[in-house]
Amino acid sequence: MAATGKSCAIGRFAAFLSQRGLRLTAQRRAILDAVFGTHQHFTADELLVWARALDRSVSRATVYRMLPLLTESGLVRALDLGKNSKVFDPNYADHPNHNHLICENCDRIIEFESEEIARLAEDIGRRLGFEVTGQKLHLTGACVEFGARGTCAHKGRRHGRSG
Amino acid sequence: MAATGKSCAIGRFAAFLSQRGLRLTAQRRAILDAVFGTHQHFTADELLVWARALDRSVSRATVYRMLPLLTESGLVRALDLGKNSKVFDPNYADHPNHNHLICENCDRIIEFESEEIARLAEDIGRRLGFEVTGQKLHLTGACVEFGARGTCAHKGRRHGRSG
DNA sequence: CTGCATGCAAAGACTTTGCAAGAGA
DNA sequence: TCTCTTGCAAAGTCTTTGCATGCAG
Repeated sequence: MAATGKSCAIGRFAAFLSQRGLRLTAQRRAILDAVFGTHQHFTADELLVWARALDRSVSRATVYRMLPLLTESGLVRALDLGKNSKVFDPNYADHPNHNHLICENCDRIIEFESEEIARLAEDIGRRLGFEVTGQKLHLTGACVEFGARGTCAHKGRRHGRSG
Repeated sequence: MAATGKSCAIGRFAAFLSQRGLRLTAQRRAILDAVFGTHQHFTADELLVWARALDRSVSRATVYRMLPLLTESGLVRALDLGKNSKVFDPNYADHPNHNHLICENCDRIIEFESEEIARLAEDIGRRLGFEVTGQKLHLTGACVEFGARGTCAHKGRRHGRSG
């Protein structure tokens, strides 16, 4: 499931590059494979580790130079989920309109889609005299499992790189 | 209009402090006066300047030590509005449920309230098995004035400290 | 009095940038 | 070939922290 839209996303990013007169280098390819080879959120540092595993020549500078390109392409978005670290989300390539819910207890991040949000956002924009072009909804909550038992299956679990 | 709930907010923060066994010092008072003496968003650096104008003895370290307390009290919230700088919003003291719309063209930040968001959030939470405890909606848009004229009255304006 | 709070300056974490060498198209 | 790219290391920016002194309660 992880790589559902991987090659597609990479292709779209390649198009984005050439449209700007930029080049698809070996290092950029490794970074793209790392980014779109997972659905997991990542920090700049994690991305460096992942990309280096694919191509030892990838440097930290190149990763930092790629991040703005990735976000400008619209395929990745920077998120501030409160936990003092800025993370990047590669899932906008496949799901351009998803949003996030973070569990206060187990720190799980749930992604969800809702058409109503877009509708509501448009509504609010109209009332204020704006055309809404983007929207981010960030919910925090407590899972019912935790509410009932005072803990939950995810509590304390580390979210290693999966797929 | 700026200081509508100022003394109230300061009182609530004082209560928050004593509840934690912490003290209300002269420096903290200056910082609180600066924070709740405006409805404007601010950066750590701006807060230092404002607080120092009220009490020269306020140091940068104390400002940084206050910021987590302010956010933990719930009276101030940290926002990541995209523009590479973390800003703090003191308006949660008076309006605990407001959200933000940022104009792509003139960088104006509009605050708004909508009951429907809370309702929608609760709905989404229920579907996912969560009790929603907090919500942040961040809209970006283009004001109709800009859409029609290619510019708007706010374009390029600096938002100095008002009230 | 006791223990939290402060300023200062040093340290830390994270990101950006100048430069000479390298490599896509 | 002509630029765009790269790695490296230095420099920047923002934030945190250790320590001796100060002060609220």
